[in-house]
Amino acid sequence: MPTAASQRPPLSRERVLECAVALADESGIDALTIRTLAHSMGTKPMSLYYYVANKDEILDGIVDMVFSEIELPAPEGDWREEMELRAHRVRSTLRRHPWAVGLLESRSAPGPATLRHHEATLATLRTAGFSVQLTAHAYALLDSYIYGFAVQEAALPFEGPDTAAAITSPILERFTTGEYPRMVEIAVEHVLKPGYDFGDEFQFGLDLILDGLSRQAGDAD
Amino acid sequence: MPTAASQRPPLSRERVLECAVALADESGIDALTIRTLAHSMGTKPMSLYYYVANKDEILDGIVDMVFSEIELPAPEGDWREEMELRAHRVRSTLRRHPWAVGLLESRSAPGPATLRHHEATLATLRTAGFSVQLTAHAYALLDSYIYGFAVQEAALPFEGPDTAAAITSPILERFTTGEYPRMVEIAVEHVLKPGYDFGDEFQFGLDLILDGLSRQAGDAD
DNA sequence: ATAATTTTCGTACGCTGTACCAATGAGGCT
DNA sequence: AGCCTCATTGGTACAGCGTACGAAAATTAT
Repeated sequence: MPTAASQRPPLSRERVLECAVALADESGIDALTIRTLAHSMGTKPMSLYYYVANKDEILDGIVDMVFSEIELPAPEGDWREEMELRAHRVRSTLRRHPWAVGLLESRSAPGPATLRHHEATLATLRTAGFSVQLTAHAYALLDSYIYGFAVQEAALPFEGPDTAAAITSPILERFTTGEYPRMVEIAVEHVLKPGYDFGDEFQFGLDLILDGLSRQAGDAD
Repeated sequence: MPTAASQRPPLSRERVLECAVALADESGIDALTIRTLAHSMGTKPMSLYYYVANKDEILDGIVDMVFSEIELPAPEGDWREEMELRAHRVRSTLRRHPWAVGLLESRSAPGPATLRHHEATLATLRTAGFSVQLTAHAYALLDSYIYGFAVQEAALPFEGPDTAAAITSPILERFTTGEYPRMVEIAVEHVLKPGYDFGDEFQFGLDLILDGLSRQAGDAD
């Protein structure tokens, strides 16, 4: 008689984390409980604890898993190109895993993939001639922007081009009586325009930041 | 015989939210449970439900409470000065309530204080002559930077000037064998320098962003 | 075949949010 | 005075959470 255990791919720390990511993607981070995770893997709750010490380790693990999806920048490449590419890669990855943004704040034990990612990014800036100071400034600035944008994107009730209109306009009607005229203005004249996609705002800020860093890097030479 | 209820300030939605903020500040957002909150107010769990529908409403409420602490920008003031002031106010408020950063991502129902804050900020930019488009760009950029910086600050295991050194150096020693040379370099030559405070990085990025926006606003004239 | 070891999981405990309903207390009415 | 009404308070209970503990089962080594 085949048992449940013999009918499925063998458990492992890797598989636990992979399934945890998949479950969080599908059903949200709140649905990621030990019980549902075990169930989705065809096993029982306590079996997972052979591979991870506790749930926190799972959360740390899936954050690192997300970082491991992001292609590393090339230190010998053109810094601006590499940083722009990296920014877009990080953003799109965080959009695929919106729950990761919320975890960033609470996890202070970076995993190996996270460290490798940081290292490669720093190396790209330093190799391009950025001073240690400017590298630190640039990195804090770029990551703040990317993370913050991801936070805002995750909080939006809509996603992708034009979907804003359908969601926003009924809400908006309550506001037209005048308490928030500037918000209404932005909504009507910008957000509700056909083809609007909040994601497009990302490029504007990114260009502005990279331009500024270019200038700083030039001054320092 | 005085009952528990007659011995304390009367309950109210306001007081529930105030105490929830205080409790989250003192003991972290995880310690904010209905039971601990009720206990801290000298009442019993179910009594709170007369004033709030459920815990989510409390979380929405305390996020709005945090926004209500932030002084509004003045639409008739110099935009750059106002935006710089606002940025610092938001950051310092989020530093006082680090748990709020994590909630921003999951709450998509902004309260009245939040809306007022957004409205005043948008008004300041529009009054200064920013186009609707540029206002939207600028706002997304500024808030992304501020929120993202707050996320990073909340994730740091240290806080304030010089405290980084004490925490970081023992960790660092494990790294000196060479897998992460650039990170070590940044740490040794920047973070571990006396007087270092991650918070100071904020001004660098803020200046860079405001400079960039200045240029954009100028071009548009 | 037996022993040793790795892997799986059943049970139970103290926590959580909150549904449901009973007790309490204050104010207005006759 | 007595009574009624309704806002307020909280007791009890339930399902679901993370996980400690230890037993069962499966696998590997001898």
